Amino acid sequence: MNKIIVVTGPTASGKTALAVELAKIYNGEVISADSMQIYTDMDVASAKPTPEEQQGIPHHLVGFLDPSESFSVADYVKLCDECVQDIRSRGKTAIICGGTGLYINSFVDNLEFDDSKQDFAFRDEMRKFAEKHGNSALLEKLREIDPQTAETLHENNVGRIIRALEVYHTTGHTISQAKAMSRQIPSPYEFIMITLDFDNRETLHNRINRRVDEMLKHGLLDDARKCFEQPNRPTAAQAIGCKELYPYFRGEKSLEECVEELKLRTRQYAKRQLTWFRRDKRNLRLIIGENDELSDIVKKAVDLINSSNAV
RNA sequence: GGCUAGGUCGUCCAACGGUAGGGUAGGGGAUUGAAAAUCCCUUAAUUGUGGUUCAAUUCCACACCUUGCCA
Repeated sequence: MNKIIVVTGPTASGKTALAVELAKIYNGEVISADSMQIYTDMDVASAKPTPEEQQGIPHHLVGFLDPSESFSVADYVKLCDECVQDIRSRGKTAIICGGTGLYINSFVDNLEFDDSKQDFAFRDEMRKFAEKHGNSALLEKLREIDPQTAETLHENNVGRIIRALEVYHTTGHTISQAKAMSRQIPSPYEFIMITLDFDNRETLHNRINRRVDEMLKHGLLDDARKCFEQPNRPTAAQAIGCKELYPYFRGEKSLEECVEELKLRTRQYAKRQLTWFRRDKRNLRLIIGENDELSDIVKKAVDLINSSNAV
């Protein structure tokens, strides 16, 4: 397969199983596109593919980074490209599989991130400014230098506003300019992008609820407790499946309450993922029916790939 | 059965007798260096039947349902 196959979908939609089947069919290897599976811990919480699930198919960008490290899209795009080149140099098909839309789109669109550094002191300064003068004053600050971006941001979205100001502060050009510059060279690769979705939302919700229960049986609490006891995790602290259980460890809430919260947060995350994937019209939707087996889904995926290649 | 306090969006809680409002869930959207994060928008309700009144979620009566206490 000359093209790169991309498998996306909301959490618990069965991406991993599909990617492995496609790897068998197309002589492929899997590259994970997941902001949490990159870390060396949280095996259960991040639903890392187990050796049994991997079925001998090589998986890349899984479990290679210490949770005390921070990570960014720019890092991902770079590492993913290295993996793709490696896989293709060996004559195999690259299959990107994951639910982190930002990572996937940044790679597919070949976004170029220059080496503008982060300035944490500046961020603090801006945050204090916003606390003192209000969010709208902060947004006005941005409007003066980059009205285009200011127009797209709500004043409560302080994090984004500060980032936009930070880019200007550290590089001298606005984030609008940076965005335009980042898109100058299209990707050298061709992609077939498949997005998993369900015929109705309830099917997905049921799968999520069931999967959380499964995770609990497979040691989710141990994962979460390790996170709880190791507070220094810049990116990894956000993982769903860990932070929701902290109130239980602190004795503030019952386990049942925390598990319900965890399921809720997972459902909401899945909804956000669907919104992200819907936006990109290149995504070919693969609708999973309530009674579809893995073999049915694989067949639908192969059909999508064939019809896409025929065009 | 008696007493008691209630019945308002799916759920939790508001509304001097005068436009039924908010939290949360659900739905939709945004997304360029922390993205499993962050932010925005939004659907949706007065238990029923009478009565008082220009006007009833609000006052009165009855019915039904629920809390708690007593039997």
